Amino acid sequence: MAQYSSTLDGLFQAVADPTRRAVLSRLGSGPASIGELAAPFDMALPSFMKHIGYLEKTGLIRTRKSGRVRICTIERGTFSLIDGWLSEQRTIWEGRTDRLEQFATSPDPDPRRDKETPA
Amino acid sequence: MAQYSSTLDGLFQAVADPTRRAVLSRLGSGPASIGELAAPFDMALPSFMKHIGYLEKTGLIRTRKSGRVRICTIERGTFSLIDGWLSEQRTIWEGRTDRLEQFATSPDPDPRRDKETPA
DNA sequence: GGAATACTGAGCCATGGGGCTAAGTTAGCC
DNA sequence: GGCTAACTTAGCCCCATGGCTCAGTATTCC
Repeated sequence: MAQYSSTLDGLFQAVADPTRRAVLSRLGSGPASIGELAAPFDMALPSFMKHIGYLEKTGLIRTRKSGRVRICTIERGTFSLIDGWLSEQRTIWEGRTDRLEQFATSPDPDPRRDKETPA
Repeated sequence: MAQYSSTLDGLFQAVADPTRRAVLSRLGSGPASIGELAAPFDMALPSFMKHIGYLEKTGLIRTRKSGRVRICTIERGTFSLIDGWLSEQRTIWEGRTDRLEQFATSPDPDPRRDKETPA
């Protein structure tokens, strides 16, 4: 369970942690090194690195090594996946379920409702 | 640790699970009973109930007992907290760090704000 | 009243997340 | 070359999460 195979799983999980959200906020105003990012936190570096690793794994940030310093930059595009999910929800609320994946490909005029698939 | 004292922590955590997202999507098109909601999932009821409990605890849904059936409804307003966070991030990107400056520089070492009443 | 339905509660278990320390490794600087 | 700074890797710990089963409780139906 919870192996984060799905993108949204990992994304929301990544963003569910206050440390990681703070890092994202910080990176929002420009790239920074691991050391700079870690400084405000009362946390051992390896612990902090796990957060960075997570953010990178989920695509919310990108990092590159420059000498002995690792620079992190935010990956804004990834945030749109969250936006996308929110929009999806609101679309459902409005009753326009046309975007749902199982309906997108089959314009079946016969709505068989023996079981309404989740998601 | 993540004991979800902070609203956003719990919200994102709640939404990070595919089962719970599916439930939210389902409830987006109207209220449903626990049984109806649980039906599509290959999961024991008590396990499923934990998800419901989580969604309710974080304010994403509301439930009420009607006879022996519990009816769940989505709480749309809570979603705006997620929207709000996204907007905050984008505001930072745009360089307008007016009131968000402190948020970006202090990692909030004591995140114990319990409930900021979902709109 | 008794059976069936629909949850609900109490526990148990395995996994993984978030923290730690200690010991590397690599790059930059005398 | 040797020292330091800046990560990195390895390994450990705790406990919340997400799943389970096995009862209970409360309604509804016959």
